[in-house]
Amino acid sequence: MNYPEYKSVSYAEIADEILKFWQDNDIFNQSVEIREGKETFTFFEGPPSANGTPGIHHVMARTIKDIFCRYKTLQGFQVKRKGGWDTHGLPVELQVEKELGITKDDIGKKISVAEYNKKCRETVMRFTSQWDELTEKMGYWVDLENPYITYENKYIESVWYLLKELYKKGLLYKGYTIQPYSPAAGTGLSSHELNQPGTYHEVKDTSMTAQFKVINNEKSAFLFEKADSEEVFILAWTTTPWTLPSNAALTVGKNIEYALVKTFNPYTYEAAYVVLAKDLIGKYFSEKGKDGDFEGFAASDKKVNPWSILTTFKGSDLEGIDYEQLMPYVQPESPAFRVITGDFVTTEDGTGVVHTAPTFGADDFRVAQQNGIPAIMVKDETGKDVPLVDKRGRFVKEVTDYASEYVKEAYLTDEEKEAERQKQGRDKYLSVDERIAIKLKTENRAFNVQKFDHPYPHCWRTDKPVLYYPLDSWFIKTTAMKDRLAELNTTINWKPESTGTGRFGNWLENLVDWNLSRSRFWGTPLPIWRNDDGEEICIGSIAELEEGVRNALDKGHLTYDELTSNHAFLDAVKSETMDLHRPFVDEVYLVSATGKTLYREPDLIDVWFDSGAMPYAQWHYPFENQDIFDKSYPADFISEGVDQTRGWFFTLHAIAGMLFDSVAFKNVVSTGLVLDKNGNKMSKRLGNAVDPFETLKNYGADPTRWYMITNAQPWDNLKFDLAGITEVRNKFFGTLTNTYNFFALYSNLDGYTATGNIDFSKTTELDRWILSRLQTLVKEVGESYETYEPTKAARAIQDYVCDQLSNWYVRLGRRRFWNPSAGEAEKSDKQAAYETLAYCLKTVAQLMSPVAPFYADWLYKNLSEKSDKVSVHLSDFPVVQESWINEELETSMELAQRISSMVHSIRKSHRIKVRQPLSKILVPVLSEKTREQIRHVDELIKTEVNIKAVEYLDDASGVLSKKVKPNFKTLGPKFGKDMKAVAAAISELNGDQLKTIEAQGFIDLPVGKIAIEDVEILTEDLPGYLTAQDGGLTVALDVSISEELKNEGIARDFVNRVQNYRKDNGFEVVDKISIRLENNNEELIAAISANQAYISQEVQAVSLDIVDTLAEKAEIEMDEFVLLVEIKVV
RNA sequence: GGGCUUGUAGCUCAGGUGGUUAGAGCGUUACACUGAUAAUGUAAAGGUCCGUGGUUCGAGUCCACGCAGGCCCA
Repeated sequence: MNYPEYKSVSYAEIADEILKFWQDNDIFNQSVEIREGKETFTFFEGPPSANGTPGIHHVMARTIKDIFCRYKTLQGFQVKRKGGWDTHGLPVELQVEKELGITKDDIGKKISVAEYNKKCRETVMRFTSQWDELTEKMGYWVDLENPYITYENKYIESVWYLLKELYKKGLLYKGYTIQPYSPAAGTGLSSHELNQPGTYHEVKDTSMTAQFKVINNEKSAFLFEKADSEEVFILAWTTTPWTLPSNAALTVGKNIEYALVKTFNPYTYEAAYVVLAKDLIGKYFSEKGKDGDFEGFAASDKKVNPWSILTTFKGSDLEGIDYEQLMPYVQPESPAFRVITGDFVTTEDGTGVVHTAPTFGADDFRVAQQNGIPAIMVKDETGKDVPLVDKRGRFVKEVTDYASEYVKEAYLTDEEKEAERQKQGRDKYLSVDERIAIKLKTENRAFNVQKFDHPYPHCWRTDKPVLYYPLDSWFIKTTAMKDRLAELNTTINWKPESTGTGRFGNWLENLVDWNLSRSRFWGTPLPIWRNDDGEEICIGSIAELEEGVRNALDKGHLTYDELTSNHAFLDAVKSETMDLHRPFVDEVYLVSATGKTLYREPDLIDVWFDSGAMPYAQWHYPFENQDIFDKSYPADFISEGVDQTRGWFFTLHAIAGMLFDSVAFKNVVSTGLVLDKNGNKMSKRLGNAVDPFETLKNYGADPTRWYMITNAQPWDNLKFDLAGITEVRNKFFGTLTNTYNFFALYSNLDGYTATGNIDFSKTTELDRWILSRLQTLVKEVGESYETYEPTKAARAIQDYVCDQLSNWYVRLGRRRFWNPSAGEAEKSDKQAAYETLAYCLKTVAQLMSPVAPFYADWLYKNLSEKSDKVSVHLSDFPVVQESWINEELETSMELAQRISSMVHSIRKSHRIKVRQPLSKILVPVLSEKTREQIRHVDELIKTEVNIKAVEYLDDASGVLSKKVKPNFKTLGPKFGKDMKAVAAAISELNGDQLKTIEAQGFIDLPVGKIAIEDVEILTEDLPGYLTAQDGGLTVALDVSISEELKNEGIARDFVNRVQNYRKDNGFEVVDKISIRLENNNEELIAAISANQAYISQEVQAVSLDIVDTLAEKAEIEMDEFVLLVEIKVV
């Protein structure tokens, strides 16, 4: 026995077995090593955080990565894939805090920073063994032995190097961002701290809608024309009137519809022309006042404010309009007070116009920056720009009316409030907001003032309201390189394209500077040392730091503690126990050129910079491995979830573009989400998360991977349904395994071993066809992998295996395979069949191996001869044999398949079973070509549908009646509007006119000249026959059954019953039998006798005797009669 | 609210550049086949191609506006 046969297979067991084989033989490393010196194909692994356990979506993401790395390896590239771990960041800190039961406040008090970070370091790698297990079990090939780990000193050193390079280019700077800030606690708050339960309190604030006076110029002329007034106002709503002195712009929504409304100011009763979002008019005006009596209002009790819409327009029409500063305490340094557009504007509340104060709102800051609007700032004592509110929450002196007053009432103690009340000379203390409202009301600049209840965030330490406030931050000036980054992006091949041009492209266009600062503990420290005079040093390597320390020891004026701590650092470097994390780097003190002490800026950097730095840091570039780096940069291919667009994809791109003027990756596949079978997001909480380990164990890695790839395009969301894996397993893997088993069974019976060489002189049409189809498949699959379309590749393979190879080639060729009494001619035919099938199966194994690596290897190894590679993954991807492709033959076979299907269909509808032979089918052919194409395969058709002959009917036969249909595709351009008339004229053509077209290639009709290609000529039903039609092809079946045919049908029925009997009674395939038949039905016995030779051969009978009576008899049920037989093995 | 994306049979999905009769697999039902057999074949039922307008001789396909789901922002 040459080929292993399998009674039943478990795909999970196959995976285990092959995994062991890979491990024992080091196949992964071999697959890389045998390509040593070949062109490299570089893949970057996006590092997962080992902080959590892997989910089923990781199987999906990693399958995609694996497919292309394996494919490229087969193609001859050397594909190194270094694994990696993302280890820094907030989730790790939170995990640790949860486990220790502490809060951020406790760090440095209950627990030292050193201890805290030590705990983080331990926690983050906790689940690595689970990840490694998943990696192995799912068949993902990635180097787990030498992964990069972002917390290692070498990694951090590379990150520092990159930061220093940015610094040298002037792309790293200190600025500010608008962050939640607690004036009471004097500290910034992270968005995470703000999302703690209980931070949002319901508060009652003074909200007001202010009137911003439009300046009449070219841009705004359309408003003034409609208003026919000197004054037009834009209305903007705010719940923080104290930010109005800092207003610098008004933001509208580009696509929001606005209206110019004529009305009166409700406080001053002055006529007013105001602009606001059309949808929000109802919030400010009552339906009663619509198009009301303007004259009457001026004179009346002023109860119902009349209003009418003068005109409407889009927000984009307002863009660029200038307005007068509302509260001119402080003047900006460059032009401001302009209408701009922003995507955050809504018509939920307010007026659809956002009062924009760049110093006190994150959106405001961003949109102002994008539009070149300056922030309203003043200089402090040291000459530094500061906002109009100081760090304790009080107005600066330049805001004269409210100088030194707290902007929020909640910041005042009761005593302070009382003192203020007396100063104000009122019964009750009025907040800054309230007094601003009053002031603007009297100035005819307030359109609406009211108390407003809304949730507002509070500091969890002090329970006082937070402010959104400008805080120091370090930035990478990505905006300086925006155009170049966008340009480089156009050279990247994005799958799908829209993610690159749309989501990523738009993001680049609206880029703001990358805020690098994080006020945390566990992360890569910012390598900048600085003092209050603005002197600073950026460190780019450990050596530099060491040198800086020595320099500080020599020349600085350090305190005793500082000196001690610097010495400690040097000792740590020497003993290789140094750690570049906090608190150790914080305890390093440098000196400036002027001899002053420099302290490390306390910030950590955004963890995204860590992962974006992996192309360099994974190799400890530029300190080591320069040669490896050169060969493996940029990446040829990366893949992650589409949610990484603004994460990893961006950070990779930004660092590469800014420092290396290069892309970081040439091809990128962004994958969709894995949802549950109902399309809901998987979550552990809801209990609909699928366990990847269970799935792999129950279904096997290969069916799971195959299902994921064939079911949906990688970038579409996948509705993950276990039933789908079952389907794939039965349909595709089942069919393929069956086909292999069929091959193995008969080759073994025959003692046949495939040689791998196909002798084309011995092949049949069927062989050449399946080989041609195979080459077409190789071409298609290769092209699909090449263009990062794994779904197309896998679906094509599946179609080939199920429909072509199994259901057509094997089914039709079955009889060729095992024929124990074969003569010379049959033997060579048999050989051709074995070789062909083996070749197809082995090629399929290669084609599918990137997607189903275990099964493909199993199949390949089952079929392998000694000369083959030990693993499919060490083989070379098949090269298309163009000369084997025979399109004519493929077309012929398609006709055979269609004709067979049609005959089956006729038999079916007339209840004539396939075992009953029929005399002929008639196929009308209108061209010699079609006739030839069918003739090539008519033997196959005859066998497949059990008929004796295929006859062709052409014009000469005179029995064909033809039908004509218009060909709209060619007629369209010629006739256009007259199409209906032309179509009608064509369908009314008579037989003679058809002949004319066929003879001369065209015909002149009243509607115009119709060429032969403008019509489709079809044949109609043949009278007197049973016919079927399908897309222009007609088949007629002669259903008359002669005595001889009937007998043959009976004989075949009998064969069938005997075969069943053999099988039911457990006879071996090779057993010979003897048959004795009781002579009890004249008709049946006559039929059987007449086909005795045929029957004997089919059922392997050495004798078939008719006897009068049988002693031991078995019953064989024929259609309408029971035969009595005795069948014995001889 | 914005950007991107998806919407076709009960379910999962195909449907270059517009061409009149919209397909496949699974599922359902019926029948057949039976030395590949826990396989296979044939057929039937099953569609507002998300909706509304528009362009066109002709729209699942192009355009506009919506609706619903998803992702990322806000």
